Amino acid sequence: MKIATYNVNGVNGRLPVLLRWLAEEQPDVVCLQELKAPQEKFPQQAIIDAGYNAIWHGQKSWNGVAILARGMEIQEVSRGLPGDDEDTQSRYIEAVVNGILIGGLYLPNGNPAPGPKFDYKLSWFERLHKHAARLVELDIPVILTGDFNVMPTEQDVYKPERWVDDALFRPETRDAFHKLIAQGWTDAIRKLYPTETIYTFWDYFRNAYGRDAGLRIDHFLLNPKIADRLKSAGVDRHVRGWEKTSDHAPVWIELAEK
DNA sequence: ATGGCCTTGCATCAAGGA
Repeated sequence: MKIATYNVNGVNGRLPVLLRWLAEEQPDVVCLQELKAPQEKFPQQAIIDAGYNAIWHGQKSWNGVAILARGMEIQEVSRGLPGDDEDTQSRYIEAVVNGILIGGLYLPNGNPAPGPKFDYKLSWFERLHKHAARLVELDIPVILTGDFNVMPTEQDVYKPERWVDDALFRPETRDAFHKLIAQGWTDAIRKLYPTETIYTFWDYFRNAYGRDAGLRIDHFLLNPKIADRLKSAGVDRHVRGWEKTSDHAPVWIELAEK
């Protein structure tokens, strides 16, 4: 079973790229982030025609998350991260697919830092900690995946010294990520590739992809009930080289059947 | 150190992104 996460940076503008990638790689489950489309503008028919069921949490202009599943039922559990009724940003969706509880998330960017946007990022992280603490202990397989907007270590940044004051790499942000992992989650990519340089995002600026000036900010966290089923993982980085592509590449893991 | 680019939207620039 192959599960992927992909920050598409606009699901409608990116539809040809998304459909081509789905057809070529045929992931079983896909978590999408940055739909940048209101609920009624999600390209549902095109996704169905591609062979996928879908649930999504849209929002005009910004954010937006979805879960796709190929030929499998998606049982939605919740949308929106608990803990703040005032938070109207569409950044979390949770569902059960094939016996696995999947939380798809788009963590706030947080720049500029310090400031209110960074405060929002850290408070969102705190809410995620509370929710994830329950999920990690569940007696069923749980996967938290998406765009975390965090480079966990210096290994995950092409030029770490340039990013120390950035909201994606500040000590508070890295601490928050490591506290999350310490609950008992496995960072799937790092588990399989402990020393390799692996990026999932390349800026549109300065030929970042051509120079491989990337960041690793899209992650898969596995709870103990599923960590042993991790077979392989990777980044479809060639997709980042396509025309009209997202600044993120799709990331995936493959799980053994029970 | 700076700027570079791309997306969406009551648009022809602004805001957000990372």
